[in-house]
This record gives sequence, C-alpha cells and structure tokens, in this order.
Amino acid sequence: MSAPKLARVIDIRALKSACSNCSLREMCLPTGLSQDEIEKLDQMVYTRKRVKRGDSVYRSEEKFGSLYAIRSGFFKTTLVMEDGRDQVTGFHMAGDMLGMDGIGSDQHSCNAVALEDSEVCVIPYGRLEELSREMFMLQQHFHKVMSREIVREHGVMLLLGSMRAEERLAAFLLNLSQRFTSRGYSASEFNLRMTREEIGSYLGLKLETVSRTFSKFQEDGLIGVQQKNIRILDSEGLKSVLGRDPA
Amino acid sequence: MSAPKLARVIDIRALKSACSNCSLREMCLPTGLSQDEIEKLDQMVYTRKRVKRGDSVYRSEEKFGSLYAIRSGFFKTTLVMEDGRDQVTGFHMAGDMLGMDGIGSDQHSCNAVALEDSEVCVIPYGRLEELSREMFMLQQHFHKVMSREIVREHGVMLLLGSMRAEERLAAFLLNLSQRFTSRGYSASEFNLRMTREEIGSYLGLKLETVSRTFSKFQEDGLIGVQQKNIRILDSEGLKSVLGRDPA
DNA sequence: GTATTGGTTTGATCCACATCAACATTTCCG
DNA sequence: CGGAAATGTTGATGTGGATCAAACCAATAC
Repeated sequence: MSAPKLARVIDIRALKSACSNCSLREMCLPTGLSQDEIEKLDQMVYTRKRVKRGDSVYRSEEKFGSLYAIRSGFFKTTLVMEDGRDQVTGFHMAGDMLGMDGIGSDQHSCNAVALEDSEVCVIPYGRLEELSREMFMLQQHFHKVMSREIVREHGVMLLLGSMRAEERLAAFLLNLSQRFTSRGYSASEFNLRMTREEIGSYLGLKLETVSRTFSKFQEDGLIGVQQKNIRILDSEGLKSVLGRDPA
Repeated sequence: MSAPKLARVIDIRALKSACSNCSLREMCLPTGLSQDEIEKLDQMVYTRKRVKRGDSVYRSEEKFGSLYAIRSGFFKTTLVMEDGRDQVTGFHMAGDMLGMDGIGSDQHSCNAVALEDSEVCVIPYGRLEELSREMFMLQQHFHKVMSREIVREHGVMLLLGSMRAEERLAAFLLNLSQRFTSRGYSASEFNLRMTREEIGSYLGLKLETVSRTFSKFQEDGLIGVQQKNIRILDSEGLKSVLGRDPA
C-alpha cells in the first residue's frame, strides 16, 4: 500500500516542477515546441534551488556553470569596485534569467542576491548549449533573451547618463509597473522589495534623493507612498516627468 | 589570355576577404576550427560593406537581419530619446561585433555610426544561427561575444552610476589603451576618433568637463593631449585616479 | 512591554559638475 | 586659398543632488 502512494507523491512533485507545467512558461520558454522537445527541456532543468532572503545564487569571481531562471521571488545583481563601492546593476523577478554575465569568461562577474525568499530553476549551461543545437526554437529563444538583456542595459545607460533624478525615478517606477503587469500583477499598486539605498544605487542617486523624490511625486499626486508600498495614481503624469524641462 | 588573368584577379580578391586570412581572426573567430569549418564560415560572411565617416551601418527601428563584424575603422553606437537627447552607448573598433541589440525584437534599438571611413563584414544572422547549430566552437564563440557585451555594459553602468568625472575619464582612457594594445597598437599613444562631446555623452559628462579634465590630467603629468592625439605618460598614475578620494 | 536595529524622512549646507560666455584652433569645402 | 562651420579651451557663475545631521518609524528581539 505504501509503495504506490510514495510513487504518486513523487509523480506529483515531478509534475509540479516540470517546465511544461510552469506558470511562467510563456515568459521563460520558447513557444511552439513539440511534446518531445518539452520533455527534453524538463530533463534539462532537473534542479530547483531555494534561495533565502539575503543569500546569493552566485557571486562575482565564482566559476560559471549554470544559468538560473527565476521561478519566484526577487533578486538584485550587484557589482563591487575594488574600493568597496558597490552598484546595483539590475532588479530581477519571476521569469527573468540570471547568470548570462558568466558565459564570456567562464566566471561570474556580479553577485545575484535574493531580496526575498526565492526559488530558481538551475539550467546547466552545457546542456542548454547541446539542446539549443538540436532545437531551433530554443536556440532562437536563448539568443533573444541575451539580446534583450543587452537592450535593457542600454536603457539603464541612457537613464544614468542623460536623465535627472526625477526622470530616473519615474522611469524606474514605470518600468517596474510594466513588468508587474506583464506578469499578471497590478500595474498600479505593488510592493518594493528593495530599500531606498538599493534603488539609489541602481539609479546613480543617494538614498536621500530617492526619498525626497518619492515625497515630491506624492505631493504632486503622481503616486502614493507608504514605506515600500507604492500606488501609481497618475501614470500619464509620471510619463510626462520623463523628458520634461528641469522646471 | 584575358580569361585566366581575370580569374586570378577574382581569386586574389576572394582570398583577401576570406575570414581564414583575416588579420582579425583571433579577435573575431573561434579557435580550433577544421579546414572544412573555416570554409563554411568564409561562405557565411560573403559580403563586406564600406561605411563612410558619418554614415551608419544600421539605425534604430530598422529591421534586423545581420550582425556586423568591424573589419577596420571606428564606430559609435547611440540611443536617441523622444525629446531628442541622445546618448553614446559605446565605441567600437576592429574586431568588435555590432548589431546584437537587434536579435531580441527583430529590429535594431540603436544607431551604429562610423566615426571614420570603415569596413564591416556582414554576417547574415540566419546563417549564423544555422552554422552555430552545426559547429560547437562557433556557437560557443558567439555566446561568449554576447555575454562579454553584457559584461562591458555592466562596467559602463558602474562608471556612470558610481564614479566621479576624473575617474570616468581615467577609466575611459585606460580602457581605450587596453583595447588598442590587444589589437597590436601602441598602448601609450593613440588618436581619439570621437569628439569631446561624444566622449562626454558616453561618460555622462558635458564636453566642457571632459576638456577640463583632460587639461587637469595633462597638468598632473598623467597624459599628453594635443587635440585628438593622446599620449599616456603615467598609466599607473591614471589607475590610481580610480577609486581615489575626491581630494 | 521596552530596547534595539535597520530603514526612511526631512532640513541645512556644500560642492562637483553644468551652464553660460568668450575666444582659439582645426577642419571643411566652394 | 580663404571664410565658415565645427570643435576645443578656459573662465565666471549657477544649481541639482550630495553630504551632514537629526528625528522618526516599523519590525524584531528580549
């Protein structure tokens, strides 16, 4: 009696963790795969890993071996300079891919730290290479993911190089909102998982400036802020902050 | 008599433009390919294109179709915001790859403009995908190139987000010097192909600040500046500007 | 319950870089 | 060649965001 029961339990777990059943598959997988191909993918992603708040999936200098698809939770990636200054290079949520920085030099070049208890799917890079030689759709998908990361970073460069504080924060909020939306969450209300200091580091501002700018947006009726809870009250207004004269 | 002569001329031209003979192959191609594989590559890169100073290889919004390996010359890539502000996102020289921003959305997201008369090898992206499914080394190489672009951009984010003007310019000069070196040119003397304004745009500074900082470095004996000609006199000194206190 | 700690807000002041302006030099092109 | 336009330098002044400082608040520990 116990044997079949156990078997069923394992079945269910296997099912639950399978890519084919993952609620994020539109986000994270190519479309139009055959049943056979989906099974191969399920085999590729055989490990999932829980990452507690504050822990990292990988750290700079560490040997590269796998990519990580975020299944749930929230991460930041950071770079550290020799003199200790560090900089947040990105915030990453469910469906995003982490670790692509490691491919070029075979070691990671940033830290990926969980901002809340999270879970990632481990994708052994060697397997991904193999499979993407066999499966055109997978190859294409992977290349697109990398390319989009390049484009995302272009956007951050634009933000850091050409925008004023208010524009940076508005762009940041709109971007977050958009990403939450595309994952089926509310566009107008969400909880920040990062501190003011982390936002500041990402935006090239000091935490005081971030705080002041939040307050200003609130006074202007653009957003409601209560600690980490943000409500976007006037998204058009926020958009018009972008590209507006210093006035 | 004229027929064989003509044939020979064509032969020589084919030979000259072949990847297998390109002086940049260490820069731009994977290592350890068989003769057969190299021939396939030569067939993939069947077009070269001259780009005059000021002209662009591709522009933002344009349909994506090919990557471009720089064979000679110098490029900048730029992003333009709705309100007209534009930002240089990178400077690119022989051996660098352009166009990877276009893969993700099937259209380019920046402009690639020649800063001097240049020549690029056109790599039809579909062919590259095909071949990299057949040739492991090519696949691996291509992935590394993309990954390195991501890491390069991380570096720029660090620069824009955490460094002061002097640090930015010092990092910029050291980076240029290092890239010239790895291409067999002098590490200590080179000609800038871009204007002060373009440098400023890339570094998130105004052209006046760039000019002043050049002058300051010159006073301090770190570099010699004569318009676009730069001599690095004290590269250790330049390095020590990085991460130094505002003093 | 109180103490402690990490995070946030807000005010006062400062400074690195932007802006404005004048001029010098180089490059372009008829 | 010569004149215009583009680029570069340098000085004087202004300002957005940094820095310094002091409370305040929320969450957790005791």
